[in-house]
Amino acid sequence: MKLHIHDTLKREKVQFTPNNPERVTLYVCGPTVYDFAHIGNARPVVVFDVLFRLLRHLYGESHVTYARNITDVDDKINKKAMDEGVDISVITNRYADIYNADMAALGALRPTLEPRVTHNMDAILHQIQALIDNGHAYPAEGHVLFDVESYKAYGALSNRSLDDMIAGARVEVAPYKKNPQDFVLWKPSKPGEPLWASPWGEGRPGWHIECSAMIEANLGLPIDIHGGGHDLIFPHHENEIAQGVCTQHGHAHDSDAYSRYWMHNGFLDFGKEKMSKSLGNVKLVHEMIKTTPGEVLRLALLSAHYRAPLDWTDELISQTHKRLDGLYGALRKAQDVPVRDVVVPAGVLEALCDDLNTPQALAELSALAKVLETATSEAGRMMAKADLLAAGAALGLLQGDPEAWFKQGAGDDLTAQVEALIAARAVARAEKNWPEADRIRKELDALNIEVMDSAGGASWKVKATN
RNA sequence: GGCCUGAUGGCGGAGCGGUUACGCACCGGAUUGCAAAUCCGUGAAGCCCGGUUCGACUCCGGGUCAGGCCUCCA
Repeated sequence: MKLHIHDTLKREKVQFTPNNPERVTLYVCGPTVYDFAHIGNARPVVVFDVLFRLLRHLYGESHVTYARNITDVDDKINKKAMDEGVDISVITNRYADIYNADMAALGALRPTLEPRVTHNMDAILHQIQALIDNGHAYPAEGHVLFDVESYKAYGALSNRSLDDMIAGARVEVAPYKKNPQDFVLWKPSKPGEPLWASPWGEGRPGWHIECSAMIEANLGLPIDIHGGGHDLIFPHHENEIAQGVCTQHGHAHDSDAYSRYWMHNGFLDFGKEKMSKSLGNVKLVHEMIKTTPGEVLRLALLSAHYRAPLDWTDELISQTHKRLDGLYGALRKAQDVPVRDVVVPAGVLEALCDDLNTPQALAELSALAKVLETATSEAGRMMAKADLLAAGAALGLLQGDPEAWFKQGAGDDLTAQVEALIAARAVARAEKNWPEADRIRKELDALNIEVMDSAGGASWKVKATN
């Protein structure tokens, strides 16, 4: 099965061929750890988690290296540390841990590598020096700046020319810049801010250099796929390319010398009101998973194609919850069915290999659930269940215990209470005491529990609240 | 101003030049002590105006609308 992906740089869907199938490399821009992650931050995590799973499936688990950085040097981190009167590491460790826990709740696998800026300062200094040596950067007043005019292909990713950028520049130009579009590789720290020694004075790295330096140091150039949100195309990824290409000798105009493919996910839409801190409507993953299963959020994030905008609404979440109930419902009824060979069904694999067409893959999932529901023979049920589980695994879904799925949110006390009521109701039903059976059903209903009778006895679930 | 997306049934959301997307909801039927779940089935679409074509939701042109980026941002 050939993987095809939409390459932002080429602006078309292309066949993916790794530089080295024995070592496929993927890098995704990760969080700046100074606060909780919101649901928009989670989209690239989940999308590229699906890609990570797919690549591992195609090339073998040990042949894929996925790096997602943790930015632990930043103004906002400094401010928070200052406010709390602690070292920045207190802030960054705290929010990195929360981030990883939250993303795990969304079913995202841990990346192979999670490089941090503070652990890669040597690599950053090394790359800056190489850029200066290659004539692509220059020191000025304690800064080191990248000279954009030295890189002819600058603007290729975001499809804009240097002239356009200069014409449309809205930023105040620092006097020490040769060109208004030159960007910072190294800058002096303000008093009280963390700083590192460098040949150009004490200071800290600019925003873009960390990624290209960590990629070079941790993955090696060029990497296969670089991913991130749409908004990062310019200036972040554009500048990364400039740095990553120019740090190497002999490749000065070859964009592929840095990353061979570029993938960018679209944004979540939140209706008329843009999600922002000032409006107080930021949807934090940390909060959402308290009331909504992470798997529902994951499925919702995958319900639209990753490049398309996705309207994030309560309606979407409730629809998604019901859909997941349906899938787990099929598995619940097949709990007695043993599973042996688990192979990702062709339809799902085809969908994912077509530029991660998750809506199509999800449609396949629904079809497989129906096959499982309608299969009559034991062999048929076994195969259907295996298919559904394998398809789910490819998407990072349906790996939980179906029984537990429907009892989420029910503590031990409630569970015991429910079991007792159901036992009492079973007695009433055996005696055909329908008024009593219905009375107990109502009692359970008041507890937000739904009972489902079947030949083999009653099962129950916590009713969805969203 | 520059660059770039998108506009599909009640809602979410894909593929496709001519045949059912799929999910959620709705309606009819089966099943059920009641109900849920499930199954069977029906209904429901392609922003506007041109063009290409035997035929367009799908291709081309124009328009309208919405959104994103150009500054920290998934």
